[in-house]
Amino acid sequence: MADYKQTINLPQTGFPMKADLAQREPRMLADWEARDLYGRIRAAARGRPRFVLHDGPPYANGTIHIGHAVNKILKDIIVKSRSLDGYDAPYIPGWDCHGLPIEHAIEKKHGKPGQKLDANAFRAACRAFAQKQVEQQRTDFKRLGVLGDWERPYLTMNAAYEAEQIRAFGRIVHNGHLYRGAKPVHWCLDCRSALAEAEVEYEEHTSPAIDVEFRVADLRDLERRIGQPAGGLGTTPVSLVIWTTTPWTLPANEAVALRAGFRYSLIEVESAVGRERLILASELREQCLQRYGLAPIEVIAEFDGVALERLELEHPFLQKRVPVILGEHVTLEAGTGAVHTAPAHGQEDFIVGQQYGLPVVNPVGPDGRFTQGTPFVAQLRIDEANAVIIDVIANGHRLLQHVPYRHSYPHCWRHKTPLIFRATPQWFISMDRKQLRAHALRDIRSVRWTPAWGEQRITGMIENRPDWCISRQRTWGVPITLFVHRETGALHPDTLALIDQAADRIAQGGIEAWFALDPAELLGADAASYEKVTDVMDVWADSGLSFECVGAERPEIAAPVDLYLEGSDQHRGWFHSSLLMSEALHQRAPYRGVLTHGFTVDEKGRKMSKSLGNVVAPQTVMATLGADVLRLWVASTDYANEMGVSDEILKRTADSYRRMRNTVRFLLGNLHGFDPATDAVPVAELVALDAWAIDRARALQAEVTAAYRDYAFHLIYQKIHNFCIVDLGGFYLDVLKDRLYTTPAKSHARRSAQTAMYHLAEAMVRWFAPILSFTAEEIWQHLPGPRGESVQCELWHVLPEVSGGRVDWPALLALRAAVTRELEKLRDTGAIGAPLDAQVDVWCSADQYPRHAALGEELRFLLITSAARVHQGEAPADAVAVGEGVAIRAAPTSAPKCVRCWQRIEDVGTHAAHPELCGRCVTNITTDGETRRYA
RNA sequence: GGGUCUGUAGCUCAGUUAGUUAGAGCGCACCCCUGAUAAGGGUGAGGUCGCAGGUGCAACUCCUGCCAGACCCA
Repeated sequence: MADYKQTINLPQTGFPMKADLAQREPRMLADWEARDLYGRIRAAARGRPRFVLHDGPPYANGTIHIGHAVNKILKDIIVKSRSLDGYDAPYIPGWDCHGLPIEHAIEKKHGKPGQKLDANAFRAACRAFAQKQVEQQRTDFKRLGVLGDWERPYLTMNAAYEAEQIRAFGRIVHNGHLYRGAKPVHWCLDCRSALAEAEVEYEEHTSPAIDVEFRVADLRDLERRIGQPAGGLGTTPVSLVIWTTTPWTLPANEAVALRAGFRYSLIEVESAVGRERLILASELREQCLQRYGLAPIEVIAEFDGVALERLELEHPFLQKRVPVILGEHVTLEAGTGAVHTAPAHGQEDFIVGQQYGLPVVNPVGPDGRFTQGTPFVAQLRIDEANAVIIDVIANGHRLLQHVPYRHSYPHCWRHKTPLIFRATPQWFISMDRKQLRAHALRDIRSVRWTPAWGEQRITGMIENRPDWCISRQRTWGVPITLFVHRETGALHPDTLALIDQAADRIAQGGIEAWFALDPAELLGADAASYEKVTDVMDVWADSGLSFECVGAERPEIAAPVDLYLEGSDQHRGWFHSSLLMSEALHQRAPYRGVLTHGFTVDEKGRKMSKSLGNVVAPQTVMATLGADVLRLWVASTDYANEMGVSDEILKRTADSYRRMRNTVRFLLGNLHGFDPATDAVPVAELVALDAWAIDRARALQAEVTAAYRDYAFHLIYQKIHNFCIVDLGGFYLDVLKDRLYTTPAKSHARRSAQTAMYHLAEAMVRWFAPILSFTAEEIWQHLPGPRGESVQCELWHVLPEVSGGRVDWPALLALRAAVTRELEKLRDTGAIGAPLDAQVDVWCSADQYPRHAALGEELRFLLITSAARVHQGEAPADAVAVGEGVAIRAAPTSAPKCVRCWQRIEDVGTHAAHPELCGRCVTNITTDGETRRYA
């Protein structure tokens, strides 16, 4: 009996069942690096059409989190799948290296520039810090299995990049997009400097809250607007009332904002100075009058805020008139429904002011004192000015109320003192002077957005955004290399040439070269009358110009590129800044396609946060389940929405990973001893079932490759997983076992099966490769036959075209499913255990008979029963109908069991030399093997 | 508060232009096998399609509102 076991061909492979990814992956990575796998892929792909995914640079700060992993893995899947699809798909990773977070990291250690370190030493520290962050992140990115030009990434702090950025900036200036304006920023009086949003803390603060009257300048105009008869309002003064907690900003008032759609009332009251009329939001009218201690005598009129647009008002204490404007920021939550607007002292005021072309006049100096010549409050500090201004307003009888008011107010994170908004000179890229907005909107339409709603999203943002303020009063950034006339504020007439000269110096010495530059070196005698700008650029300008800066150095990935791929927040960020920069330079989009993915959330759909304790660290996943499981999770999740991760989700992912791995392992184990060059069976001679398997794989491959082209990775995962379980494990491979194990190793029957399995494996390893990159490489090493050194250098496997064949597989699969159900019933009663304990009879109508009888004797192999007989004619009463004209009966068989193939066949024992074997096995151990045509 | 989205079994996903009883795989339960064996095969139970209205002969699908969640803005 043991002798016969040795005549069985069992699977043999060195491909282990246990993946041990956490240990195996790092070794494989070291091997890839040693062999310069990325370089070899490039060499293999040379000359193919190019597919360029341009990497969005992550910020060089901190260890990578799961969101980084998602992003890089998606990019890697795309790059690798395009390579298999016949493209040359280079991937050059980048990092965003300038900016505030890095400055802050250095400040924490060394203090602000000028304290312990001078600005140059500070920048050097920033550079060193960023470099270290890049290296740390690079290690983790590589560990994910992401292939790319990791030795030559682009860093926005490379001197060549910085210089190219300056040159691009010069072209933007040349194209007329740049202008100098003013903009309110958070300003700390103690720092005497602007603060970034990240440096602002909100704390409780008590301010003087006042209600102030702005007199309507022309009552006749008001009458016309609100439908009153001419002269009907007489001469009684009418005031629009505003409420503010920053009286010191009133000298900079340029308008009063109402909201279109809100109702306003004109109310007559009797105040300390006599009869007057007030305009208040209708909804707030009662509560306001109560606050002022005034009783309404009469509501004269009610009207929409829109009626007063551009009505002129008298400033409450300055000799000037200001307009009524309309703004969406006006609310009914507090105040009067009319908002004092000082563009120099408020963000919203500034934005709405831009729309109305209001002047931005800032009378407050860097020390918080009013400038010389400001009426009433010259030289006073703003806190002192508050009291003076309130007095002036009260004396002019424009003050309705004055109370202390406690509210949340921005404070400096260092000094813990209240901040102010203060307009400062800044550099802007205009959205409209040179049609930047219009051009961007035009070109958004021809970009392929994935998912499609990305188009609406970025369109809305471009439509509504204000001009881009690109200047920052910071140390660690690419300088705005301009010279401005000290008196006129005009740019130097040779500005474009000067920018190029600055770029040349920066190409040599990095941005430090600009800060170290003595203007006389470039300007000569003009140096005395021109000021060197030391502002740096917004970091969004750095990364927004990456297509230009990287493309200049690496023409193989020059814009416009095929794809940008980032998280959905980048509609506001990199997609946005890149689009504007590209339009400003070339009047076209930098990308042909944009793909966005959602953010990672926990299994309940909530964002990841330390406080919720639901953070999944990629490093932990890689160290336990392995990078391939993490990659499989990324592929299996629909990235269009939020991407859920949790222990359970990853566990499920690891389960399906194992299943797919074992399916391939079975293929490899049964390919033992198979040399495709000499052992493959010609397509025309394949056993019908094997041809079916190849055909099924062909159909699936068409779907898989199409899904890769559509970036629909979660469908690929579903399809491949289902294929492994349903088609292979649940059917084909299960049926195949008998043939593989019991027919002679070199027989046609077994070689046919191996030929099909070989093609399945060759196809599947490539389907896996973009996603399960480590596992695919491991499979690659265990596949038979000569092969290239990495699956990543390959193209999709060409599956042979098999002739349609005469077998009606859907009908037989349905029959098989019905038989399986019947067998289960027998198993439940204890009548059988294994399916081979059973025999099956099938009765068919005349038209059903041919397709069910097509396999003849071999039907039992398909059903994995010891016998299967197909009859034409009426079914007996105890047969179970399983469809139109088909009925079956399954029953235990009492035939003796062959010790070799385990089938129960009557002829066991009839062969004198092999009394324990069936006739089929005797044939298989004494001849070239039995003949199989169908299964 | 505004913009762009999302919500189908415990989990991951399908579900055509509205048209039979809403599907798959995993997981789970139970059974079998012991020649893929820390594997493999089978059967089964799981769903008020977020909730509430509305328009249709007919709604997971279209409309409105609400709830929950994500990103971006304020």
